[in-house]
Amino acid sequence: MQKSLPKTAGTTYEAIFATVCLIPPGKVASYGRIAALAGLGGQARLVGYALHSLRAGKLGDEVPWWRVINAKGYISNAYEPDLQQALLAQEGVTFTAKGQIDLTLFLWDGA
DNA sequence: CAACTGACTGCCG
DNA sequence: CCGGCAGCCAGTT
Repeated sequence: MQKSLPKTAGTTYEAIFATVCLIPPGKVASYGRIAALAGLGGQARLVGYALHSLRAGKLGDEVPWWRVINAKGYISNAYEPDLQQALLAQEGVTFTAKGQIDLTLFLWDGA
């Protein structure tokens, strides 16, 4: 799948979820990266908002939302950051003492 | 119906 | 090098 997605709300969210599902295990992707791949152009906020709605819908069981972090390599999750870190650690992702992820090693390029 | 806030990012000072 | 402001879309009050 590439881009050229309609601007309808529901479809936009679907594109975001689909892109998040494409993130390989043991890797992480920034909101901006997901937004770009989803065809949002760089609206990272929409990605965060989509995931918010996603979590609220309990779809977190189907979408690896925990593999999505901010551009600084930190977890921005406002709900369960500890849970997200635990899930990432389970995937094999390591954190620094400050809880930052080594983007040079785990940042998904979008392959 | 109109305004504010929010799981972000990039540029300017 | 580090802190602050503005811009985007969608959902909620």
